[in-house]
Amino acid sequence: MTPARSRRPGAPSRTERGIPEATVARLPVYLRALTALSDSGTATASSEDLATAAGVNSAKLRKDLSYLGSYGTRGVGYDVEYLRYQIAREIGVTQDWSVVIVGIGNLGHALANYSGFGTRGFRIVALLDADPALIGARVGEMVVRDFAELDEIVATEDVAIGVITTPAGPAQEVCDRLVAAGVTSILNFAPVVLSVPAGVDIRKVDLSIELQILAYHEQRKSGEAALTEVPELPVINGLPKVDDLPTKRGVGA
Amino acid sequence: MTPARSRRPGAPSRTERGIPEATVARLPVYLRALTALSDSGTATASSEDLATAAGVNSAKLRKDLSYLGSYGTRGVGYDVEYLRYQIAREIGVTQDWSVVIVGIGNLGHALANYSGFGTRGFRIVALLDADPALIGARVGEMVVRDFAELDEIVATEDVAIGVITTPAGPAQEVCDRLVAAGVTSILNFAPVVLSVPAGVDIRKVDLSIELQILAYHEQRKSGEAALTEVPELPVINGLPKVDDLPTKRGVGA
DNA sequence: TAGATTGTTAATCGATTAACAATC
DNA sequence: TAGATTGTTAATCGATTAACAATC
Repeated sequence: MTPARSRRPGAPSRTERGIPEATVARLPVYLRALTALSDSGTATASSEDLATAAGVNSAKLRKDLSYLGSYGTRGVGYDVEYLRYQIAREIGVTQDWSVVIVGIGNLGHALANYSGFGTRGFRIVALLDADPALIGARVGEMVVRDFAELDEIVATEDVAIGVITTPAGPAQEVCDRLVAAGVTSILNFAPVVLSVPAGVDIRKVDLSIELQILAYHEQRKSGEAALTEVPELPVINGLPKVDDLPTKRGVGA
Repeated sequence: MTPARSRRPGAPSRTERGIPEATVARLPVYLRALTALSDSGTATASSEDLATAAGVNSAKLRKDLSYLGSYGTRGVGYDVEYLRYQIAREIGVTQDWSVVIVGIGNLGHALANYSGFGTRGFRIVALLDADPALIGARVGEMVVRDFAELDEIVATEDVAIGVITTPAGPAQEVCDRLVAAGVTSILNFAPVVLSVPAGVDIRKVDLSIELQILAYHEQRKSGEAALTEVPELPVINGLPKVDDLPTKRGVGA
């Protein structure tokens, strides 16, 4: 049980085979780049080629790949098919994961029809909703089922991943039911912070937050000159009513 | 032009009023938490209250807020309405931003109907597609318009933000056209790395990447015992054909 | 004043990057 | 061998966190 590769005594305290989070988040990007290279008939690629395809710099890519092992050949580069397989195995998408989608509104509908899942290691096994008007409706090749069937579906289909596409209101309740049914990874599209017990992973995709981050930078581009003219933020310690405050910044010249 | 707040000589080299990226990404989360508190009639909140609502720890929240200014009162907390306004102003969502969505498939359709945008500082001014079969179709209150009208719409509506919901294929071309029309912030849902010139901000939302990150961690949960039994990665330097490799890991006991 | 809570400091941790020895 | 490129080191940078002085 000694590690195959030597490690300094004071090396990063990652658990055996553990990989830094930032690296984990990039592995799927590398996987996609490798698939594209493979599709275009490229057999071998250097870290520079790969990095360009993935939109990162080559030092970062090599460092990331070094956590997986030594899959390249010095002086040559990486065998595209071989590296692709190794990354897919590391991520865990050489097997298929069963996924349920809960909340079949516009977004749930869109995800159900998204063809990208099937080809990338995921299989949507059920579309669930609690609305009787939706249950039984067809979406692509699937039929919307009653959320009440959750426990049974999770058990029989061995579902590990749940996707929440409900409105904010019922999201925590849905989340709790998913966890109770045995789901241990959740992708949340509802605009709310969900709490889950330890051992359950949750990731959040939030459209309006992404737009707000863009808006922050946009504001600093278009209004740069005007902004420096705006007086420093007033330090008002008497906590004024917000009604007294302007509702729009005066950015005009 | 001297800063109103003193700063150590060797302080972080952020530009005037610049805020760390990690903090910028959390401001919208705080804004939403404040809105929720406001809606529930809370007038004042401590950093602890706010941190709980936002799902972060209170030290991080206070540090984040300190980049904006001193908007709290020691011994008391933060005035919810006042802080909400200050954060909204900092992000830039006290004004409305015009947005175009390009690619009105399932996802574009879902985003067009997403009510969260209008209430959060964004106004969808056009749904665009190049498919003649879609042009003129109604989506909610809007009508899909020809992508060829992009330049005119961007100019007349002062569009700064574009959302790409096309398939991967046309995404770079759409991106280039958006940039050429004057759009300087792009939210990309297409599963492809886009290149943009300096000065254009791009953010990416990728559903299958999010699922793959979950899968990575999931694999390490369910297969933990089994995984330690799997032999160390073989270090094969002869770059074998992937056909020779197993297509599924044997994780079974 | 006593109690509460902010805003800031400083230590720690994790991520990025350039450089280069190892080696194909 | 000479040229190319990996894998790793070490420096730097940025983010997180606990602790606490400042102060309401």
